[in-house]
Amino acid sequence: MTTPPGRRERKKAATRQKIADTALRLFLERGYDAVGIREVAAEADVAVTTLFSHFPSKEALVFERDENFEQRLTEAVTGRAPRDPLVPALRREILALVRHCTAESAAPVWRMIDGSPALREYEESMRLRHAESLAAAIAADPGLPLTPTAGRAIARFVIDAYSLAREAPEPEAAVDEIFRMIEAAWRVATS
Amino acid sequence: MTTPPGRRERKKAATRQKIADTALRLFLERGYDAVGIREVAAEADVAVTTLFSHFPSKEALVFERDENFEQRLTEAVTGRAPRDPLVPALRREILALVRHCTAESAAPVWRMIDGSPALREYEESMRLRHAESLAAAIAADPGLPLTPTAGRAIARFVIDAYSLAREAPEPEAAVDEIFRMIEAAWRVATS
DNA sequence: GACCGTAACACTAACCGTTAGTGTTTTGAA
DNA sequence: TTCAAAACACTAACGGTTAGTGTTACGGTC
Repeated sequence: MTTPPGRRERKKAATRQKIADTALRLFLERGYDAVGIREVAAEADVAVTTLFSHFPSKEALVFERDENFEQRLTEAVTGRAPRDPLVPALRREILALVRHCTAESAAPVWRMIDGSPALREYEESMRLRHAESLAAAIAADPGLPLTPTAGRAIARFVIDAYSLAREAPEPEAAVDEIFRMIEAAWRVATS
Repeated sequence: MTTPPGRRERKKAATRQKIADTALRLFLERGYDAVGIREVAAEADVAVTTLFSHFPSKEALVFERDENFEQRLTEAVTGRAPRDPLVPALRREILALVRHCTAESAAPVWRMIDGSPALREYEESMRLRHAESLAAAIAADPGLPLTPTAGRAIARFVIDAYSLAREAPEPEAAVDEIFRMIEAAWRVATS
């Protein structure tokens, strides 16, 4: 924390990165279900237990780069300018996130995710956790005249917008459409 | 279908029921995580493979009685009177479902579910499948002037209402509150 | 009433993700 | 230099799940 990260932490990060890279490469080459954990560990030249000390599950290897999703959403709430309205701020952030994951370069990974039930399930369960964090961030803003239930509902709706838009034929238009609905829901909740 | 179900089907149903009852009893007695599949099978006096031919997973043993959830929701859409508005019909059905699962008699089961991450995850993933069925039922109604995206969003919001209300301190009030928001979202989607 | 195809069921043995237990090396700090 | 912590490795196992291979029991058919 005081000094530039020491050798130990760099090594740890390197090991973690090597595991993630190896896993993603193998998964894309031969399919997520066809590659076992023991194989990933062997190819990355670490022990299985080491792999699991860096990642909590096999699925987490795939979503490693998605980790700032939660942070970006909560920061869209906590870090917005005073009197900046909540829903438009969330709309902007969701739009950016959708653009990011529908970009051409990310296509193979998302195709793999959509092709594996285990990965889809993991993603949705992860998004629910994100919805809970978002709900907490919303509840923590004293300037918002929302009941706890309404705040949780808005958080869920926002996550729904992301999930639905990602799979829609025109993702950006879907974000617009769903956020118009969320905006209306917001108005009656705060009236 | 033509004759009263034959002996074979009765036996099959009896085996299935015995497995489910045994499992639920053991889970409630000693905790979901503390009871293994091999143990359930032994206590129900069937082979492990037989158990898995009746239920797709360990979690499914717990939600066996919840199977009409999906059907009740889709029927609330397809079976409503002509010109009966959609959202209030869904609200009535969700309210009934929430009442049902927050009833006193169901408390131990739901306490067990809330206490096990695996079960919670399974439930949420199941609810998402239900949302997709509901979205299909909504999309199939030609009297509804909804875009596909708006229909899917409404379906998700309705499932969110159930999940959030089930955990809210006052479940019925939460249903009311969230459905006011859904009603507003519906109005802008159909305007 | 005998016969046959099918579907339920059983059994073994394994696969796979995951973890506990135990020890060894590396590394930052005192 | 020394020490405690943390990363890492290894073995062995656990629990859910499935493939493979039979073995019954049943319902419809002749």
